[in-house]
Amino acid sequence: MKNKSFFKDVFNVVLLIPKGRVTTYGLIANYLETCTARMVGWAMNASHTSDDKIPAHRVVNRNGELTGKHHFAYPTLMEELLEAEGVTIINGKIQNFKEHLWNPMNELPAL
DNA sequence: CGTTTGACGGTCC
DNA sequence: CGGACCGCCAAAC
Repeated sequence: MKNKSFFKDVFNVVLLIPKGRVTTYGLIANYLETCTARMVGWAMNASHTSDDKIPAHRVVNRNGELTGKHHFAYPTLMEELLEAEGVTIINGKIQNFKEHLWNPMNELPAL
């Protein structure tokens, strides 16, 4: 294992998000429990500097809004990626959000 | 080492 | 409905 950065934990969880599912910053933060939603957002900001591809489009805020879409290559990329995975996006928000919601605390073993 | 910042969350008004 | 404010904590400057 390399240097265990705070980002690494966040990336790990994000990479574990199943295709067609989404999660929220707060859920990840709550799962890691050692960080806050802002830390997750901050980590995602570093995702583009990471060697790994982080499916950050699967991470939205607690409303299911694509708040971070402006950080992608272009603002609509996030929607396209999600819709390509079977997620319906309307007005920059995920439809049937709870049905697509993937809760790491529920799907992953306790930390 | 103090200050700013950040893709958030929740509460308040 | 949306603007304002606080908390949370690490990285960047």
